[in-house]
Amino acid sequence: MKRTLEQLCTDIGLRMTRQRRTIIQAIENASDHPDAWSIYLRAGKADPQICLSTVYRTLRIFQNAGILAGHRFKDGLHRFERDSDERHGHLIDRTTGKIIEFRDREIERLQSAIAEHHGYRLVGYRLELIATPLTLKETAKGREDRVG
Amino acid sequence: MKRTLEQLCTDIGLRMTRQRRTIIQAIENASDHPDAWSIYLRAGKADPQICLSTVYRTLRIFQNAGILAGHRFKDGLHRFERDSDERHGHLIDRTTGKIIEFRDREIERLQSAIAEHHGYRLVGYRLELIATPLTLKETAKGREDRVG
DNA sequence: GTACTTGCAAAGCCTTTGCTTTTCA
DNA sequence: TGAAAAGCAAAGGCTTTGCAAGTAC
Repeated sequence: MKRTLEQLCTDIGLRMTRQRRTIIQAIENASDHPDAWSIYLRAGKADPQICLSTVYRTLRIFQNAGILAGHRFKDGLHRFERDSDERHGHLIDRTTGKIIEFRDREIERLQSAIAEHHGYRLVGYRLELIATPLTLKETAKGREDRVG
Repeated sequence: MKRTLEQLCTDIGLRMTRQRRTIIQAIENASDHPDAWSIYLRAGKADPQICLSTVYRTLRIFQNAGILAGHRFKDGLHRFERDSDERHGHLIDRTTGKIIEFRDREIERLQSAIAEHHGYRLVGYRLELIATPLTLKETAKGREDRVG
């Protein structure tokens, strides 16, 4: 069964403090990709004492330990999410900023092939699809492959 | 025939100053994805007077105008490149940081399909493959792939 | 001539760090 | 109790901005 963040932490010898538990809670409860400030705010509800630099430090430690994955979308903020293996893409709604996660094996297969073609072995990827909602008309018309 | 950056600028009513010409030169000559500081250094060789904030301002204006494409790789810096249509991926050598551009229609086709599956129309994408060089053994094992 | 641009310096924003105090194991 | 972590404030790195002076059109 899947290990909790807390388990992963102690696994690698990190001390489990009140603050870390709070931060972990905030992350496990998140369904989005929060940045340090959001996590600070969310954690602050459970523990108003918590300090922003603790949040930053903790996130960085988790990221270096491979427990958390860090992203940078266009806004430039460090954003975090639970899965540390970079094995999914993000579909970004350009009109609202909403982010949908997806995974597609076929794309991953092609990616590996491309990397190999260039003499590399794929170890991770970042895929962001920037998209706008389909209009009713487009939806009705059905698929017409295009980029742009 | 393809328009030069300078033409694109005047097209949209931007004044063509010495500094802008210098910055444009630096960008057109670049084969990589320079950040503001690199562009400042390169432009500085042609015009030592040029000011970093002018570089920043100019890049931002160009980006907003859709003349330049901005990226954020893991280092978090704003990086720029000429093509403003986001129609290619970046293969990133994790060991050296080297960036190789590529384009693959099949992946793009899949991307469109995924977007549509979620009710969206793809308007652009960002694809970064993080990879490590193949070892000799792996290369031999693999098929007749050439190293690009 | 006038509106747009630059240079400069200062401020801003996000993030990291030094140091002392606190806490965990 | 010793080492790791937190809190706080200050510094750091990259980027933006206000304003006076300069320049393209």
